[in-house]
Amino acid sequence: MATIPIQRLPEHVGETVEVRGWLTGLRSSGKIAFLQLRDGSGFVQGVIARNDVGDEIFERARGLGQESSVVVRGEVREDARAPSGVELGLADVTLVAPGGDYPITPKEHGVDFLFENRHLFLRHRAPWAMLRIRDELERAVHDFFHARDFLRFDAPFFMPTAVEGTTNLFEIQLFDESSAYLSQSGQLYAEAGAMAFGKVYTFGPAFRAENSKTRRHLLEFWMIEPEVAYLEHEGNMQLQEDFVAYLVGRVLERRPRELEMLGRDPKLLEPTASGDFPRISYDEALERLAREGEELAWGEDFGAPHETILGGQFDRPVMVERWPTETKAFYMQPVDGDPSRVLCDDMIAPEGFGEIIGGSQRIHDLALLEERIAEHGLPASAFGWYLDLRRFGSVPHSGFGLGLERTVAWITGAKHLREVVPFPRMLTRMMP
RNA sequence: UCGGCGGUAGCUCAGUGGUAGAGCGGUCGGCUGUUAACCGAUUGGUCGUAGGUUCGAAUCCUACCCGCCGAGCCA
Repeated sequence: MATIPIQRLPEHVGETVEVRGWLTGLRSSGKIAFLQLRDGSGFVQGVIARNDVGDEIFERARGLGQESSVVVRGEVREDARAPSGVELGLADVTLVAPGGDYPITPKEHGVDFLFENRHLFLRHRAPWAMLRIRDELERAVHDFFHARDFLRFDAPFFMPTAVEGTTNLFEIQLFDESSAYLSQSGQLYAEAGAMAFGKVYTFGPAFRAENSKTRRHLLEFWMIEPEVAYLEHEGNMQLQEDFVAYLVGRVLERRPRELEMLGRDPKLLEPTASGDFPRISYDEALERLAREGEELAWGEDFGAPHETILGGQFDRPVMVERWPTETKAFYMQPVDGDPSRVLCDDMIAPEGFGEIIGGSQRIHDLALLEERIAEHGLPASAFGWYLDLRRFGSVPHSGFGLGLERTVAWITGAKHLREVVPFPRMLTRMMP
């Protein structure tokens, strides 16, 4: 008898099959029992009747505890009452191992309890659906860039110095008593990659030692950082739009069931998939905020509430471009004829997760870059190799970084970034 | 780091100075279409930790620990 993944049961209606999985719940009466089953690929209900299987099998099934591992045999039946359209008419149930005193009961639980038991909570529907969407997005990232002839380029995790200042870096002790930092961005290395391969992207973890406890922050998250030689600011923004539209389209196309399990309305995501993102300047953003009663002086950076207001004004991500030079990192290219602004943009997602992308055209002039490094008080010695990129055949180039978790959280409708990482690392959680 | 809120049964919570409670879960029994099923019984406690006030503290005071939400910063 064939073992069939639950996900594929609708293709086997009328057949008797074997399913290997776990029991997530059980309801029974004296003569009939309903077994909620999962196998990792999906969820299905099994029905077992005393009159069909006899007392021994029926009592064995009815005595199973939550999260018992089981192998069941039964006929796949179409049933309009079942959420997936099919159920299993069970003929036999075999216990592999008992579920024990499984802690996550089918009732409400607090956040701390659930994440204390994250290794078990992963089995449940909401984490299952969110992490499948995360997986879909990770695959979509690679598909998008490979279809455009980008090279995947792996940046190092240990860094000799900071990209944008040292305050938020984790310092690591090395063998010889010297130290290194955990990477907060692969960008500088991606720039070297772009000069070697033309178009590259990194996809790796980033570490930020920020003392912040909000739903938008993790100590460890994943970032995708494309970097393209000869690409300028406008092309960079177009690449960002194409990228995010593609990611959202992929989830709408391939994971509608998971969105539904999460109660996420796909209609809210459809405008994003069609592209055509609004682009506003920093100056226009200030005016929009002022109209909402949030007066900011020119040169001030936005806070989370400001991003929420701007994001809420559009049905798809909005790109805010050309920020004041002093609010941004040292490597950004000034606007032609206006050194007070740089060629950069932040992409703000709708519905409150704020910035999902930060991107810019990079300075390609050696003298200007040296000047900026000095102005920011960065150690010039550590940037020798980075300056070499401007010494030997420098070209205009641009790139951006997309935060994977914020993107997944926005698309899935998660309340907190910890929901979309298997084992989140936060100020208040390192275990499990 | 700062501000607000919280910590009582395995879980979610009620209890604001006078005998430690409920629902859920677990266990036992009943029920042939349940959807976080239902009905009955039963099980279950270092009230975050330490100290103090009081005849008496889960309750009031002090310190500390832990968590949640937010700010700043950022993706």
